[in-house]
Amino acid sequence: MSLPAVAPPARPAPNVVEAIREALPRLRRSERAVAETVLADPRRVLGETLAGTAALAGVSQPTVVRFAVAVGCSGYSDFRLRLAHSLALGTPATHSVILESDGLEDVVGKIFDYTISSLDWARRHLDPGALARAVELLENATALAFFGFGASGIVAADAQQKFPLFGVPCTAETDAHQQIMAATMLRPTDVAVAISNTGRTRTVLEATRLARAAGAKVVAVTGSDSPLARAADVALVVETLDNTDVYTPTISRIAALVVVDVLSTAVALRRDAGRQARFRAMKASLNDQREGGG
Amino acid sequence: MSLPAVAPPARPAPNVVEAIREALPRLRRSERAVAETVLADPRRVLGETLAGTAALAGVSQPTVVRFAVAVGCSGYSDFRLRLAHSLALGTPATHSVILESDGLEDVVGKIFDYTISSLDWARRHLDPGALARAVELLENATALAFFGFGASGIVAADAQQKFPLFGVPCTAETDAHQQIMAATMLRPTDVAVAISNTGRTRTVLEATRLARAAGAKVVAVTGSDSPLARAADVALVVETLDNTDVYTPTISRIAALVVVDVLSTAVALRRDAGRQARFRAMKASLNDQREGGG
DNA sequence: GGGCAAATGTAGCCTTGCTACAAGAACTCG
DNA sequence: CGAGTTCTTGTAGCAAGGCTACATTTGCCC
Repeated sequence: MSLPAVAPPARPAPNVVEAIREALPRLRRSERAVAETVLADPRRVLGETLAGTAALAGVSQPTVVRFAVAVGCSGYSDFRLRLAHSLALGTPATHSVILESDGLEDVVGKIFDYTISSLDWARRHLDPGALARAVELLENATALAFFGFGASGIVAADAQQKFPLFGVPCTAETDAHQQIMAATMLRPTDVAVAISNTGRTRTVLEATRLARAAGAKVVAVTGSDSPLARAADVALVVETLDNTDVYTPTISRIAALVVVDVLSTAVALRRDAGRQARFRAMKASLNDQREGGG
Repeated sequence: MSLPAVAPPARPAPNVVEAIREALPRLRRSERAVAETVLADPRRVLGETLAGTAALAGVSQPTVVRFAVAVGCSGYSDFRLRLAHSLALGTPATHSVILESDGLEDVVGKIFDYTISSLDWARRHLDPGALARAVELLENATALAFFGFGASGIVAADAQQKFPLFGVPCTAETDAHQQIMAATMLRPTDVAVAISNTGRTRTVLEATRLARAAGAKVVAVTGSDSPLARAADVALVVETLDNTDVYTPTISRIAALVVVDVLSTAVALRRDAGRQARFRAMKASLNDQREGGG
């Protein structure tokens, strides 16, 4: 007699903290009190029972339940479970601001938390359609050129090293002049990958235009719906959490690296599948050359 | 009247799945049945109630409770919470093996899961003492030299770009001859950072010895207790999950990047406010290189 | 083979989360 | 400006779920 309850959604488990923030304006006053209690110290709430949370927020128990339902959970138990899930993916960004007074342990914790939660965010905000189109382009390319400056240049260099997976010659240009020259020289069957977190780096934009003028396709890897995203054939928007803190490392490059991992792996899988198909076809052809029966 | 229950440990929340695996041999027979049920499909169990899990494993409810206690939880509720936490950090590696038959969505999910869980693993296996010693060395350095090949070369190049945070001149050598030359030329007040996941790259090892012979200190960033770790003054062992799958991207470089983030941020925090001002000015100058919004 | 200890299941208690209902606040419309 | 209505919030009781004391069974050792 174990009805599967409301099994938590398999993959796109929405971050409950995010959901609370988003739902905040449309909540009733006392429900908002609960929301603020949770946001103020999620970890504390996680250890509390329904009655405890109610006391903490200064409201009645049913109000807490109503709050849980309002933010998309099926009840308080489900809420707690999802909260645990969300907290595991790093404390929300606002808590990860690095302070002058932080010890080394704090820095380690905050940076890892921040990186992990940003990766989770990036994953959930990736457009599967765009990704599929990008893989499609890369798979059919005769050569790949990666463009990027600074941190994005690192991503470009890393992508270039993955040429065994991409299966075609790869170059990475991290110099302005080289980018312009390489973009101009692209063949129509080549694909350029323009990497820029801001999506406003002038030279990368220019290289994108030149590449398209040369007839090549361009995949953009960028942090927001930017000029670069609009200038490319396919835009992979790799959203990361806001980065207002001076000390906070540039998470964008890590998310971009992981996206490149996804692209290279997906392309390799497809190529292998293709190769296997061709291999099977070849074997079949070979069999036709032989006389029947073992 | 809300006794804080057994509040889940603040930071070093041990992965419960890992804990189960580790505890498996010393469990009683029926408890082991529960363990195997959980390991077989953790997500399923997460949705189940105590009675449900007991039924699933074919044992009584108290046995499930005893199992939970045996793996370090305070009860079934706590167990569920921790399981949610662990599952959020990515399905255990064994489930992340990428198959030929995987669709794009699967590849995205598996690579992100794998990356996130590996980062979590790396964080929990970092030696805080070694990290502190590394920060100490870097903080007092007059110049930094990063050495690495291949994927580790990417990490070195990334680290070099963080010189504004490190506050001293930084170089990154990814060429064998350059590494040897640079290592030989180091001053005793300089610090070298040798990066190698295997910890057995010959040239990096040689550069480490030369650097130390020149009187410089060497910090090693490596994936295991390797020759490089032993040859250096401080060894930062960045453990990542086993990587047996051909398709699985090299997670080690991402973990190493995050460790470099930690190092650079920790060093920057220790430095004076004057440098911060210059750092902000630099960021402002960078913005001038970008095209206006919209 | 008998006794002892460890292991597992049974039964009941108590906490906890959920829901029907009622009281109160706020807003609206005459 | 007041009465009606709706929306919001708290009270009380219920059902379920997790926990524990105890009894039974299994396995081991002498």
